[in-house]
Amino acid sequence: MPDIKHFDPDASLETVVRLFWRQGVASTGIQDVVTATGLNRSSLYATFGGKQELYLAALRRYLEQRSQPVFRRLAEDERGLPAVSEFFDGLIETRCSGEYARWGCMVSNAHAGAENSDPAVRAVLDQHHRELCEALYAALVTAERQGQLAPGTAPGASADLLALLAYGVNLRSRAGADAATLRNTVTAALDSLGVRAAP
Amino acid sequence: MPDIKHFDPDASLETVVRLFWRQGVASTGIQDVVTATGLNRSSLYATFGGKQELYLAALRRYLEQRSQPVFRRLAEDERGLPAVSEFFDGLIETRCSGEYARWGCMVSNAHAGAENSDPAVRAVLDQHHRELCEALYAALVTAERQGQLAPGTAPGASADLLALLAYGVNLRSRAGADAATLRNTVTAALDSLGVRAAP
DNA sequence: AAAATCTTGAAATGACCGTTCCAAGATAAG
DNA sequence: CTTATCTTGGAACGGTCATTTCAAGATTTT
Repeated sequence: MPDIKHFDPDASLETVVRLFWRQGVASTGIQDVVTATGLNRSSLYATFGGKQELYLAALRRYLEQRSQPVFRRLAEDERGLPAVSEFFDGLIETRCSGEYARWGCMVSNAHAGAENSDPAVRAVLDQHHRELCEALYAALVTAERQGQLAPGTAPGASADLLALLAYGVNLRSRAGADAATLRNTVTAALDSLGVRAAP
Repeated sequence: MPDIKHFDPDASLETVVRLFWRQGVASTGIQDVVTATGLNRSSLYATFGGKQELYLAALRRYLEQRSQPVFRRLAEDERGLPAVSEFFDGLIETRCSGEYARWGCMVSNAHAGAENSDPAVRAVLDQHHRELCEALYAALVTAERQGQLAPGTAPGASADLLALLAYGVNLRSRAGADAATLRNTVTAALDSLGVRAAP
């Protein structure tokens, strides 16, 4: 007998993701959300709860829709080092040009803000980090199996290293770092993992 | 003929640094500053100007008092790779234990927030990054001169890489990353730069 | 068509935001 | 000791914050 929603919660949440991603949660007011989504306050609160719950929903959506698909592609890629290289190319491309240029990574941004004192937020950050490391690890194990790694290179430690490097890329790109510079840096990192230059 | 200040502006600014460092500028109100410093609003505004100028002064103080001394020590260290290793050990120590544990780096944090849209803030971030890269570069050139680097390792690109790694350490430590894990990751990075393991 | 129930719009809530203002207090110079 | 000038305390400013409330509107079931 009830009325139905007159909007698409999923599309609204995607709008909210972009808002929080770009501006951060502390600098984004509910009024901003109301304006950007076109919803009004009642529908917003009835659908998502308060601001913190809304942010959490947006952060989880970011992880699921933006991060995990990329991680999955990396982990399942059978090429080894080229897959890792392509992962970073795509990362830098996304961070430095197009619609999301200079937005950084929503999860990386959350690391630096006051929002990470919420245990539920912290859990998303840890999950993101774990999954990133695991995907890199899978790709490096593949690379090792194909003899692409320099002797003495441990896939586990190298995966952690590349994960931290990705956070660095995310941070610096948000402050306007040059894409070419970032690419050079990443290339140097990958070269130091791989077997020494063939002619 | 005038009255003199009844407080030490430098000590007050140091208190403000810690406030903004820990909580971020967006989550810290002027009331928080008033409470923490013991100043009242009039003195605060007369001495430092508004909130944005206060934040900028605090950020610059952080760079000068916290970052640059460490950079200088690194750049002037004549040992090469051990100097770099010690730099990261100290970084992880500061980020994970003691008074500032889990605060991250104030400059790294500023990368991720909305405050970086201010050109003056952006300039501090760029200066920080440049000086960090230069210090690492100096240490790596020293290392190269002493034959500590693996053949084919370019000091410039490696310095950029280690700088991004430092940002990664800063971010993850703020979210509670384990010090031992961070140390392992950094060790792996440095090993990949150095000449292969001697017995 | 009527009843039931959810959604929606818009106003109102009290708390807090950054900032300003001004009278009262304190200090140094004449 | 008076005068000039800055500092200080504290109240007050308009605006915005997240959240709540409630009547009016819309939709499905009976």
